[in-house]
Amino acid sequence: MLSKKTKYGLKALAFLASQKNKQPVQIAEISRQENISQKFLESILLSLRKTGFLGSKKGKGGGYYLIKDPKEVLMTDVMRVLEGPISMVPCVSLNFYEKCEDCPDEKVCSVNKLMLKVRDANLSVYRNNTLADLIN
Amino acid sequence: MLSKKTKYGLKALAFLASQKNKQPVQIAEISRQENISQKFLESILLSLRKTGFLGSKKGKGGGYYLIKDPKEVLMTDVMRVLEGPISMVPCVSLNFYEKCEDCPDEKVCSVNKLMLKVRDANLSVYRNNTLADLIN
DNA sequence: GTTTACTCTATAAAATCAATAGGGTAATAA
DNA sequence: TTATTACCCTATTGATTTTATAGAGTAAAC
Repeated sequence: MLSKKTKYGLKALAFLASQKNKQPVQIAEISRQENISQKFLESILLSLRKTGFLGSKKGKGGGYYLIKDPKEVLMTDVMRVLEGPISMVPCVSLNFYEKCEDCPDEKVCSVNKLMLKVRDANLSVYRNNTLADLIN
Repeated sequence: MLSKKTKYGLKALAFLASQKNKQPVQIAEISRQENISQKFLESILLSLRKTGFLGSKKGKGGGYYLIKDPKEVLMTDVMRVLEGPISMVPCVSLNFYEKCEDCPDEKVCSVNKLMLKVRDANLSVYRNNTLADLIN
């Protein structure tokens, strides 16, 4: 299941990407438009700023804005920041690899084998979609 | 992330599928061979029996065994029983559909749009893999 | 008829994660 | 300088997952 954090983060990014001008948008407005708890959204936007997707401006007329062109924002990067690993098990993860403690040899592990295919399928979707593809 | 229940269930199924003869295998043996807590495994095997994947035999020489040929066991069915919905959001689920309460129109929802592609990618993996593909 | 092993229910603790709420600080523009 | 708004920190609630344990029952094999 997709976490609400990811869901809200995607919606917020898509909302910012669909803005005509590049003016900052206030948290409160995104929260209103997208039906997201303002406080929760606040922490999500903060993490998107810290990871280089968003810029922010304080004070009156401030808010959040996209730093890059939506066409340049790959879903792989967004998903890894919001949701974490794309793999369903750490032993097939590219960016978050970890050995399974209960598995003697992952080369002959049935779970590993299946999840490798799942990971590749998901990766190919995320690699072939950008933020621009999310907005119509 | 894949739950341990699913992971253990897959390993147990694969273990049973890799048995040369069709003799029942005791819970205790699967538990030992695959490093799974016996009681936890017991409940998983029970649910796999109730959903028609496994048969069981009581008494001495009893245990669990596969009902179908591994080639006939689709991963879509296994995953839905063990892990639940394949979709990451209910609004794109084929078997567990539910409307999002926070989303006015899913036809223009960016999350819906992306997750539909993810679902299709995952489905195509699960549909094209059987239990037989997990072993060796 | 005794043993073996599955069946079923219930409980509960520990851990982790999701989601929200509240309060205060710092920067910016007018 | 004042209002606005992002920034930051902490705490709490609730749900879910995972694991462990216990006990009593049932069916089959030998």
